[in-house]
Parts: sequence; structure tokens; C-alpha cells
Amino acid sequence: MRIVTWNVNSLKQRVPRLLPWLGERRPDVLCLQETKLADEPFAELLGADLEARGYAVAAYGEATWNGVAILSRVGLEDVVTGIEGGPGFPNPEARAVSATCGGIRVVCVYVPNGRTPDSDHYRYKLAWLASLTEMIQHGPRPTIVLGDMNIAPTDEDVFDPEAYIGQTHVTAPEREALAQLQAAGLRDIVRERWPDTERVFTYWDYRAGMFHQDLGMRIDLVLASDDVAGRVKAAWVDRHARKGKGPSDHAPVIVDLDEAPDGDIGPVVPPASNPAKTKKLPQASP
DNA sequence: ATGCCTGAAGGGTTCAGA
Repeated sequence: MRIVTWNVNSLKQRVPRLLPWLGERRPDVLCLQETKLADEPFAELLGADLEARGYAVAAYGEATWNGVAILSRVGLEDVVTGIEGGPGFPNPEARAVSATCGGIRVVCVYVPNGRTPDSDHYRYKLAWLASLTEMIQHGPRPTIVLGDMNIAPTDEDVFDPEAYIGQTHVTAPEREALAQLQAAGLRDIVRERWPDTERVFTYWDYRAGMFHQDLGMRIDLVLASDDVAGRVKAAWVDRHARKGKGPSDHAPVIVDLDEAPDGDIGPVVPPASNPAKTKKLPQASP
């Protein structure tokens, strides 16, 4: 089973790259971020084509910004959009969609950017991550959380740590929030696969030839519970998709899993009771 | 120039992204 996460930076603009790529890489499950498309235009744009290719679609989008989706040809059940009780800015944004695919609870996320560490956007990012962690703590297993985390887990995951001091994506509170998420029992699949390899990046700025010089960041992550992590056969960044004409600024991250033991994926264990809670975004100090 | 590309909305430019 092949599962992929890809921030496409506008589905509308990426169709000429996405469709050939689907035929080449043939993912079983594809998690998209930054579709920048509401659900109806999504269906009009790709619905028939994806159906012909055997994909079921769970799209959760909005006009202009954000937007996530899960495409699956190994089943798509119990779709949940958003994070129950999670914060908005101030209203909920289309940043998470979950579904059970091939016996795994798949959680596709587009974590808020944060902009600058002294901003409401940054506080929103931390609050959003805390809500995600709570959902995962109470969520079913096996599970895989993948998407654009907008956090580089360590200094090894940015091309020049000095250049990022004081900026979002690398601050201690963000990394601590990511560590809390992983403490729910999730392993960083790509880093485990390439423990000593520098320059495993998934995002490169469009400007100044950053991709050509391999000056990027690893911010698109695949985090999996032990029962999924133990099945990983391969995990890699599809740099080819970042090359050529009209690419996204992110590359797909591809993970191949062995079949489950005995070929039986077994039931997905339902979540413990997870009562809805109302959360408020911390207010800026006066 | 510390926004060097790219995309979206909407209008002849501005905001957002990481």
C-alpha cells in the first residue's frame, strides 16, 4: 500500500502536473494540502477523472486558501472534516480531514503557517496543534498523520539554521508542540528511514533558484503509529515532482507499506469517548 | 529587495505563503 502527502499549492494550477504524476506513482492513498478550492469546484475539476482512476475522494476545502483532501482506492470510510473543538481564526479553516483507508486511520493536515512568532497567527498555530494532538490521543489505531506540518523538527531539517533563528517553523514552542503530537505514539517515518542523511527536504522556495541549490526545509511529515511504522518498506521524497514546468513548491512524500501480517489488516479500533470541547484561541496580551 | 516566485482576488495592485 502506497500512501503519499503532497502540498500542491492550488489544485487548479497543478492539474497538469497532478494527473500524469498519479499515473506514474499510482498512490493508493493521496493526501493533498492547499487545494485552494471549495468542494463543488473540486468535484467539477477532478471528480470524474479521479472516479475513472478508481479513487474515492474526501475533500474539505474553501475558496481561495487552505483546503485538504484524501483520495483513496483502498476504501474511504468514516470521513471527518476538521478537528472537533479545534480553534479557528476566528472561524474554522479547512485544514484537516480524516478517513479510514485500507485499515488505517488517515489524518491529513495543513498546519497553520504562524507567520511570525509574536503574532496571533503563531498562537493560533500552537492552539491548532494542541487540538490535533488531543484528537490523535483519543483517536483509533493504527493511524497515520501526514501533511504540511509547517514545522522543521530539528536544525537538520533546514538548509541553514542560522538563517531561520527567530522565525517560525523552527522555534522551540513549535518543535515542542510537534513532540507532544509524536508523544501520542507517532514515529517520523522519513527521518527514521534516512537517519544520517542531510538535506532531506520537502519544500523549496520558488525564488532565487532555491530548489536548484537544494536549499529547502523538511516540513511535510509522515507520522505513524508503531503498527504502521513497522510495515514501512520505503519512504522518500519525490523530488522529480518539484522539477520542470509549473511545479508546486512542495514535493510529494511517498511511503510504501508491506501488507499487514497474515494479509489481514484487522479492524480499526474505535476511539475512546472523545467529548466535544470548546477551545478559544489565546488572546494577544494587551 | 530581507517577498528575489507563484497563486488568488480583484482591479490596474495587494495579500499570503515558509
